[in-house]
Amino acid sequence: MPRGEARGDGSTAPRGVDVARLAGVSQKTVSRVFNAEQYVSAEARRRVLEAAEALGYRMNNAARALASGRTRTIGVVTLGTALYGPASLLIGVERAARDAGYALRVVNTLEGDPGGVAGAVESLLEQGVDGIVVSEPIDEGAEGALSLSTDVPVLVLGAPAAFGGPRAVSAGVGAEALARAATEHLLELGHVTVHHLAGPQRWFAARDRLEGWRAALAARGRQQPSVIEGDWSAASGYAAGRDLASAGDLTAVFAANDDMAVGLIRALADAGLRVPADVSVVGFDDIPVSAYVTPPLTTVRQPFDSVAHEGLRLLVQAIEKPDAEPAPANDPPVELVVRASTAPPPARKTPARERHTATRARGATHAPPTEGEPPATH
Amino acid sequence: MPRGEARGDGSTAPRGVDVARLAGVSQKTVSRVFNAEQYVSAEARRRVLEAAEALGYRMNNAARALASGRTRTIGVVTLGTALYGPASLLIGVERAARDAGYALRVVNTLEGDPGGVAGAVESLLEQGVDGIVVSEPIDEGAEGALSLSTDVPVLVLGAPAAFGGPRAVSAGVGAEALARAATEHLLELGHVTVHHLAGPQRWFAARDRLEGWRAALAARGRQQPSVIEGDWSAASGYAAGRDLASAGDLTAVFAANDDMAVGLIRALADAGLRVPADVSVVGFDDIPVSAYVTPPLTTVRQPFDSVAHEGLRLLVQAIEKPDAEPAPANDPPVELVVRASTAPPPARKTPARERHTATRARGATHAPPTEGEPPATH
DNA sequence: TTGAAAGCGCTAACAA
DNA sequence: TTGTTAGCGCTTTCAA
Repeated sequence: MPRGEARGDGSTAPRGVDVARLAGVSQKTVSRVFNAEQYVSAEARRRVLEAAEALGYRMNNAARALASGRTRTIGVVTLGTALYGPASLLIGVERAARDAGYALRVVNTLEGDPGGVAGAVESLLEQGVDGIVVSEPIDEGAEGALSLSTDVPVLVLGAPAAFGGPRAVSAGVGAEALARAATEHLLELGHVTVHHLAGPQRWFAARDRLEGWRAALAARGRQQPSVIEGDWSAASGYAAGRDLASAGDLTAVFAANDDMAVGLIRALADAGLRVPADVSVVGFDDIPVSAYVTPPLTTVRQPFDSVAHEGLRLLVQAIEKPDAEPAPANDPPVELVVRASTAPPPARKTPARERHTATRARGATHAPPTEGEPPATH
Repeated sequence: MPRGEARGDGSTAPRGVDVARLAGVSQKTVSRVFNAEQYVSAEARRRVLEAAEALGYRMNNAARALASGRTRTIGVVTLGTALYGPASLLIGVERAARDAGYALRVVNTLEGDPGGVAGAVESLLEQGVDGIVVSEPIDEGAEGALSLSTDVPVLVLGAPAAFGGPRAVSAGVGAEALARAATEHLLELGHVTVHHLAGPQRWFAARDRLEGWRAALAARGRQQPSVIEGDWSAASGYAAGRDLASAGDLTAVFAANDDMAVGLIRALADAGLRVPADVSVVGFDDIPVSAYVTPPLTTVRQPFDSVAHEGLRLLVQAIEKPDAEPAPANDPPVELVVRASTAPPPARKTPARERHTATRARGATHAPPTEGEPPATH
């Protein structure tokens, strides 16, 4: 296709030389101006910018990429799901990439797609990217590991760096610490132990939360009830709640995400158990509605934004200064949001009714209650 | 930077000529094979593919784009928010683009960013895209309209095509029809009128829902209560619920999204009003938890996937066959999900208590109750 | 069915 | 501080 035909108006998109001619300089000087290189006189710069403006010049990125070998683009592999976590992380990555001067290419993997991540990475490599972000990957077994030669730096978000190949870097939301904080909150309220409604264990994110829960119980020498595994959905939380309701010793549950927590709470209510009077529940994510469900959900908030920025800093460093020592990642903040779904356990053998007005335990924990929320009724 | 240095192993990425040499053909034949052009002998094709495999050849997209003037990439402008609607639409667009053989570049606009959409479009144009999708834009007034010469076809999702410039095409989720169905559902249950908790009116999506609500009331000659405007958040729904609770004649509310509906229901409960015994509430979106909140939320489901595919079909046609008449868009399906937050209005002046066990009205509407959900208690 | 030659619009390396 | 000269790895055009 001849130059500029895509414009559809028969004319031709202006090129660097067109600007140069109008400005009375060489094409290279135009290039210098648009790359903000030094050694351009103020006068030349002014004339170039003026000419470019007059012509409506826009640099051709394909030509730039071909000549320079760099695309100034980062590719993202993410899961094709509207789940709050992955969606929020993608937004953080976009912003961080733009702040760092990179554009974004996005490829979704479909869960259950065999070799999905590897295929997605391959397609990004073909499209041309300077670096790749693998966001919240799922462990697909041996094939999942990116043993393929990646050619470009890889950042793994929410999974071990090893997942991204030998030279990958990684950053995480600190899910284990968050899960530990959530569990400790329940223990501090006086619960003897805490049950765990886990996410699907093929997800690294789910495993980290399980580990944090384990660690919190182990640190206090508490017994670890058997784990129920859900699939992140409220429906699976509901099913789990049905099972748990029949466990006689149930007083506290840590759910691996808020959706499951909501389903769980509903199942408990349907079984005649009150939250938090009979059973306390902590979620994970702080989804937008969590402050307004019944009861308002105590949960843990993931630092998506800081993790995305931190991760991209590492990735960009790996791209631009491959030989520099990768700066160690900082531990992300732990933010527990205490609302009304947690309370001290009911007194032993006391009929539930008598504890209906039990005082909420507040303020004993890591973060103040969120502002602007409704009064915690019930 | 010399060829292949990005590999870091000192070697050079193989090019088409390298493959050609090994296969004993010309570089042009390699190009033909990888573009699936005709007029390549089976024998030549086999040898080329073999050589490419042996060398680990991957075509250079920048070179292809430079030579052909086409990038095989579509740019998406979307809102940097994890709101369920926009996030779901983005996923649909990614899948549809890939199905059509296009890669995706993504740029987020930040709400309140002046000229955000225009700036995002400009940046996509610089990056090089064959077409642009503007997803769920916000009306930013005169500056918002993409009067700029876009050079490439534009698809506007969820707003009038005019928003995208003179030659833009558009597709929508049929929000007006969905809102009308939601409102009609309430009227059919016997409510005299329906209040509306609207989304921010700078969003086209919010306006469409308002219009649908208006149309449903107007069609039956019902009075239109004054509209309350929220900001999509559950907090704003809660605030609206507080106000509405004091309106004496309140029996039904249509909320412009599920988050607000959840906040609204909570405020009503805090004010001593029961849902659905005293007040019925319909939401919009069918977010993942909506079947498990208390009470399970009657809502409306947006056909993100079919709209994304339909829209991309139009966009790709505009890219590849600019002269063809754009096929008219089909009306997307209307899917009302009836759960337990809607019921007939309470009998006049009857104390609420007496209606506590009112039978749910089911099956009178447009879609069967969703499968796999919990029994509708309360 | 295949190949040779001429760019695509830019950057890199070097010279002035 | 500026310009010149070669490519970058493909597609296009035309000839064989």
